[in-house]
Amino acid sequence: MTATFERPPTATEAVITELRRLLVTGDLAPGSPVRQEALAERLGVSRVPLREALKVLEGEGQVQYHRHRGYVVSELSVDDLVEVYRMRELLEAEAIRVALPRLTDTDIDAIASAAGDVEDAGRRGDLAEMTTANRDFHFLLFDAAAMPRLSRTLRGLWDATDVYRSVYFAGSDNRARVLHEHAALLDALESRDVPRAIAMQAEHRDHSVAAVTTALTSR
Amino acid sequence: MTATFERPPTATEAVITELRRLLVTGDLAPGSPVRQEALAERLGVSRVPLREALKVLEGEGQVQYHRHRGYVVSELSVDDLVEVYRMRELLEAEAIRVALPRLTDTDIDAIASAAGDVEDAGRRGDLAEMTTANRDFHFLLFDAAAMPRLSRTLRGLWDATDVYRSVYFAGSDNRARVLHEHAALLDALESRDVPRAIAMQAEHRDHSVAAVTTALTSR
DNA sequence: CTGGTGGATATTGGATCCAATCTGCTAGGG
DNA sequence: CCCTAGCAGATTGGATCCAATATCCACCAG
Repeated sequence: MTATFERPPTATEAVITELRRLLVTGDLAPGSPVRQEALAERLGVSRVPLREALKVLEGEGQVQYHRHRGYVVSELSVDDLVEVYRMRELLEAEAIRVALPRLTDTDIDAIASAAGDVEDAGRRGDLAEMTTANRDFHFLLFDAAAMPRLSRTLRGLWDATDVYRSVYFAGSDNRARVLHEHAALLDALESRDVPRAIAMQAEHRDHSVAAVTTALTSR
Repeated sequence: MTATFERPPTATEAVITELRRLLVTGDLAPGSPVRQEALAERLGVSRVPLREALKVLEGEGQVQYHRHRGYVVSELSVDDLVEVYRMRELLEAEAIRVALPRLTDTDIDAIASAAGDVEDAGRRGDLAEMTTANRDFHFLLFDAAAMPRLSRTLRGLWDATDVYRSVYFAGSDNRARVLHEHAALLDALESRDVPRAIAMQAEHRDHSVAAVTTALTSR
């Protein structure tokens, strides 16, 4: 029997995954309170695993907690956004500095393949898939630094703006630019050019922060 | 009635606080499994708030979780330590860059007062109090950057090495140096000298990383 | 009209109980 | 002697139930 079973994760883990999805789709909208009873029933679990999941998301800053008042989906202020991107700037540069010299050709192939996935998803107009493929593309690079804490922190920072980032891929001009920038970054990786790779990543990031800012201010 | 009531926190919050204490005192030793039933009873609560608290600590990397096998107190490898301090280097520099120009005289007074607390605790030989006062001293500065995510991330990084840092204050030569370095940092703050403040903080940090490394390798 | 008081209701916090899973031991076969 | 199967105990995962707290609104006094 070689079939690889999808092990049934614990309810808590399943809930965490599902809550993340509800957050990025906006099904749990920023600012809205989390009614545990209703949400637990909707997910088909009791409140216990839901509360554990919420504690995890609280740690990531995705929801905020007030004693005896429960959880509220975090809203991102412009200040928050600036802070998130500034931290990304510092930490992504470090990740690239460490990762690039360690990248094997196999790694680069995998990253190139992820770039292809982004392109395919874009062609199909599948925004959700494009978002996750885009994330895979970047984190294949970051993770190559073999700095787990750094990766985890970066994931948290990306998560914080995921809700708003989807609007970025909605614009077809943005989609085209993303593909172009991915190609440029890949090129810098292949030539093992650290400063250029950092610059490319920075440019890429700056474009998205601009889009997210407008999405945030015009509501 | 001007007395400020100590509001009874929720059991979960109380447990989080207590677990942190158990972690820094080494009462929960790195590598040891967390037996929920016994620990809950010891803390006088049921397993529910304990599990929520553990999820929080898991998010901070203080404990590790494996499905159906429970939680284990994290052990810090030398690689982890290097990573933690590299991230601190990047993020603390940023915090100081942002905070220093915003520091009011009142802020500086508060920081100076915290430095005095460290000194007092050191004179009394109260290592636990010295650790917390030292932390207050540094985070009064970091928090002045008004970047809550950055502060939170930094706290997590400090927490990760707290267990091992206590050995640092155990050496009387180290204690003397800490006081000296705090004074130098304060001086840089008063003259609003950003590069010097960053350099002082770096030097200060490097001394502690050296101590923690030896504490870690010689076990 | 304003401000405060009391109580009804909704919601969260926590304890207990049972189910699911893992671990370690024992026994049997090769 | 070693390896595997399977059972028993220990431990975690989750559901349900009750207690504690907050919120909201009606009501009353000033």
